[in-house]
Amino acid sequence: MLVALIDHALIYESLLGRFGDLHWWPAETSDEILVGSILTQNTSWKNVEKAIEQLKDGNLISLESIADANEEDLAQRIRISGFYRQKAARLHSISMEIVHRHGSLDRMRSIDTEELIAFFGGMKGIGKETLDSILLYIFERPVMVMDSYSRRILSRVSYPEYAEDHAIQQAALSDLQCSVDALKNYHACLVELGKNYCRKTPECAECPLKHDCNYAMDLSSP
DNA sequence: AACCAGGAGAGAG
DNA sequence: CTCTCTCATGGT
Repeated sequence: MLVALIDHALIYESLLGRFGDLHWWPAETSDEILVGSILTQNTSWKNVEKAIEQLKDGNLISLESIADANEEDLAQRIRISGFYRQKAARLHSISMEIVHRHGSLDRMRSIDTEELIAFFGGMKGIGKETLDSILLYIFERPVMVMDSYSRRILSRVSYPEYAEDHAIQQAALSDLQCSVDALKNYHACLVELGKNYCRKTPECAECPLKHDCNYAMDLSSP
């Protein structure tokens, strides 16, 4: 049986038609993107927004202010986002590292991608997905962010369950021609679709994409 | 009332 | 290397 893998460009075309430009990452500054990327780990964005408001109320949304902040104060302000002790400690240490080593995120914009990966990837609290989000949304490097929603959705419409993340991500770069704008909104749309339609249960066939893209799949045996 | 949320790290085998 | 446990609050 010959199964034609669906192009990321085709999937994105369908998603773009459905959601349009979602304008991700939703934040006012680069510092706020970084903070949000830590707070949203295994947590609903709704609660992250509340936590960020609490930080703003205490003038603690800049990395400089977070680096100088009291960790217990940070913890209480972000409490609603869950895992608050871990996240407070990590936000604090990450902010200190950035401010002390480079001054600010804006002063890091000309650094090579490989060097950024070595710097951020080595920090506690920054795993694969968070690192990729930082590279794409803060430093505008061509990267496909893989999260659980993307993995779930793509395995249903195109890629098999066992396909490795790295291979799928590389294919996306090729299919979307390393367009940072497309990659930003591609991830945004996958998350939006996942939140609204695609549940964890395997029997869930609500994914609209599966219907939209079915015409492109060649399931006929030769 | 179990299950999920825009994960990551540490430890075991 | 893969599996499992922990971190924790809030919504459905």
